[in-house]
Amino acid sequence: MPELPEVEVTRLSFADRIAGARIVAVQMGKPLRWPFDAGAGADTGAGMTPAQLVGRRILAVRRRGKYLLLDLSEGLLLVHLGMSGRLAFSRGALPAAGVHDHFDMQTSQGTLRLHDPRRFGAVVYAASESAPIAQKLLGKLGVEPFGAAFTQDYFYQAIRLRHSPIKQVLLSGQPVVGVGNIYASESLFHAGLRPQTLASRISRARAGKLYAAILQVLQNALDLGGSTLRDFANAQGEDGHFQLQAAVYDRAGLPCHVCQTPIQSIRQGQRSTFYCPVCQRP
DNA sequence: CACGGATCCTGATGGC
DNA sequence: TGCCATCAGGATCCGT
Repeated sequence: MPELPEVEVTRLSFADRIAGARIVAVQMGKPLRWPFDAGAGADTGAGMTPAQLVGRRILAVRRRGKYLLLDLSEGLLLVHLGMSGRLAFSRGALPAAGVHDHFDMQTSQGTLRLHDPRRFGAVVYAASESAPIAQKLLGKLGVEPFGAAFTQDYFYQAIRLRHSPIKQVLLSGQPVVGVGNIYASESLFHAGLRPQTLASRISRARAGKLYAAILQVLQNALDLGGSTLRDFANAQGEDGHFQLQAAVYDRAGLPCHVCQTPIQSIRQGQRSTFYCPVCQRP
């Protein structure tokens, strides 16, 4: 489900409320994408168990790409929501854990729960951000779209070297993180660019348009609380509203808001892509 | 090494 | 109604 806006909206919805809390108990359900102690062996966090978190404090919640980083008084947790993950944080007691609740952490300030039917998500312990497991998961990520390193020139120079369709370059997490399937299609619409266009063939001027569109689309989605297509909600259970004003995503056959041409749906790399054949040019 | 495809898992939906 | 195929916000791994 979650792309950068959904992950950031989730972070903002509980970071301040959990900061400073002491961990009281931790339960895990079915296996997620990686084991909790995925770093064991190569790490100083070897053999770490969830129960060993008890007594540590949660200092802050940060985000890197689509990962949430929970800084602990010792070590950190890397949380990924995968396709269907959702966090809930409640001051009071949460309902009994269901079959799809795979991580429950009670703290002095409330309970944090990961609900993830498809289990593509993950909760992984790392002894530090430089530990091998953290480096493996975070080390090769592209730049943050709202960071200083993401400039128009950087973006143009990076996509020049890529010989794939621009939609797939955006989805790759390189050169920029956080743009997933919804916002890739949306950004390309706002830039007037056909998703099949080879990245290396995009002019500097059109790369500049796409750069601006990415920032505008992500910021707009953040402002609207993300997209709730089927089940996304922030950690307070609130839905997002971006989907109500998506220009192309999930609008196959519906008229383009600009020119009324039916929106086209194609597949690229086993993912759906949506675009307007008139407003978007190769 | 850069690319494309298969893959992990469960649930919802649509066609016959 | 039941059964089967397809698709869903992601990202890693593997073969070419």
